[in-house]
Order: sequence, then structure tokens, then C-alpha cells
Amino acid sequence: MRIGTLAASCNCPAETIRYYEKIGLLPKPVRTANGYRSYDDRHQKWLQFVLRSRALGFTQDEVRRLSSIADQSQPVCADVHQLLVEHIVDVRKKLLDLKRMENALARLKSKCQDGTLNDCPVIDELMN
Amino acid sequence: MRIGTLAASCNCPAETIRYYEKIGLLPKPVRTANGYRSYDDRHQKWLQFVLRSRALGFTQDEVRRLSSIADQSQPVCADVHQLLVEHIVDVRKKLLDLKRMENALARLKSKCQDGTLNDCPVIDELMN
DNA sequence: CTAAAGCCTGTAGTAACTACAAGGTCAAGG
DNA sequence: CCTTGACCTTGTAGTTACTACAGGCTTTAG
Repeated sequence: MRIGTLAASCNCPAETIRYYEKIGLLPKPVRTANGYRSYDDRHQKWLQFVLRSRALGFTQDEVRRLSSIADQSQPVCADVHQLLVEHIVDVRKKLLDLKRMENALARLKSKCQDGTLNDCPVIDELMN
Repeated sequence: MRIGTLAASCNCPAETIRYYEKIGLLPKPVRTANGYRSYDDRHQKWLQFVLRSRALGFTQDEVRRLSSIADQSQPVCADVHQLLVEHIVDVRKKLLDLKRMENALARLKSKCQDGTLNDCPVIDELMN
């Protein structure tokens, strides 16, 4: 299968696939006589693995580590578990940060109410 | 005051201040004879405004818009209100995304339990 | 046969900084 | 008087994770 087909099957731009290949997240496919990349089912699974990991918020580097675990004949669950736990900590930290932001924003919004005031108190509060 | 002093007073690297000046988020300060930047209290308030806005998750572009509102003699509250409301929507969207991630990660984690398994089910699920 | 679609490589742009490199300035200590 | 160290200056490159061309092949459909 060519890159366009793979891209469509994984719902991801072809350019991303080339990019992942370039940075070593995906193995290099063989090339047909005309130089086109030629993929098979294993490539597709691999790409799906990367895309799903990314969708879960793993960084490219974490995906690389996950990949190298997955690539072993018997992937060691403990290693995955550790990556997972560390990543969950990160995600929860981001959640807390965002929640704090949301609270602060809601408080500010309540200050200018429906926005009918002149001389906005929000600007004031951010400045002073 | 020189850049180092301003930086310390706002708890922000001097390089960030120069960067904000370059991209037009901060007004250019006057220079002393030797070419050093020279700041006063108004610069400090301005920087604080930018830093606080950034801490609330506003993008540089949104900060620019906030700044141009704040720069008016009578800042119009309705304009700020609108920016605020739009930004809160963004933040809530990010919160939902992150929560979905967290759930998915927690579910995955429960699959590999304490990580004592060989042949990890998490890898399996991400691949297939 | 031609036009459109698809593929190739390589480079530049995005956000929001951070981290140098290479050099100028200035006050304090020996 | 000189040097050392802490500042300051500019400009450029690196970061993350892509996206968007430009310029040029090849393949496919009508």
C-alpha cells in the first residue's frame, strides 16, 4: 500500500507519516521501483500504535520508549506500567494547572459581569 | 532600573523580557549612554500585566489584544469580557480533553495492574 | 493525450520561549 | 593599574510536534 492509502486508513496526513519516519518513530518502508514508499499491515499497526500513544498525550520521546518496549519479543509489562504511571502524574499536574486557570478566569469574569462597565476592573487587576 | 533588576522584580528571565520587546509585547525602553535598557515603574506594570495574562493561558496574540484594550484611556470592559469568555471556552475544552486522556490512561493502567505480567496487554491494545 | 491526482525531497513556518556565542561595560579587589 | 567577575548587548540556533509549501517526478482516469 502507498502512503496515501495508509494515511487514509489511519486518518492521519501523509506528511505526518513521512515526518515520523524521518525522526525514527516509524521504520523505513521499502521503496518501489519509482521510489514510492510501500507499506504493509505491520507498518499500519505500528503507525496506529504511535498515533494512539500520541492521542493519550505521550511525547515523541515517550512513544520511542514505548516502541522499544513493544518491539521486544515479550514486552515487559512493568516497564510500560512505569511509563504509564509517570505519564498519569504529568496529566494530573496539567489538569490541576488548567483548573486553577479556569477558577482564576471565572473569578475575573465575574468582576466585569456582563461587560457593561467602562474602565474595566479586569485590566486593573492584571496591572496592579 | 536595568533589565536584571526588572527581571528579578517580576521573577522572570531577562531573556524573556528582551523577547517580549522584540515581538512587540512590551514597549521599547530608553537606552542609557552605554546602550543598556532603562526601565521605570510603568514598564514594570506592563510586564506584570503580560506575565499574568500569560499565566492565565492567554496566547501572545490575545495578550496583544488585551494590551491594546488596556492602552486606551478608558478600557472598554465589554471587549475584555468577550476575550475572557472566549478564552474560558478554550480552557474548558482543554480540560475535557485532558480528562478524557486521564480516564483512558487509568483504564489502561488497570489492565496491566501492578506490572507483574509478561507480554503486556497495554501494548496489545495500542497496537490492535 | 492531457489533466488531475499522487508521490518525492527539502525547506520554512508555527508558539513561546530558552540557550548559547561573541563581545562591550563597569565596579571592586589585589 | 590591572584584572576578575557580574552585568549588559546582539544575533542565531534549538526545543516540540507538526504543517505547509515549492519544485519536480509518476501514475491514472477520461
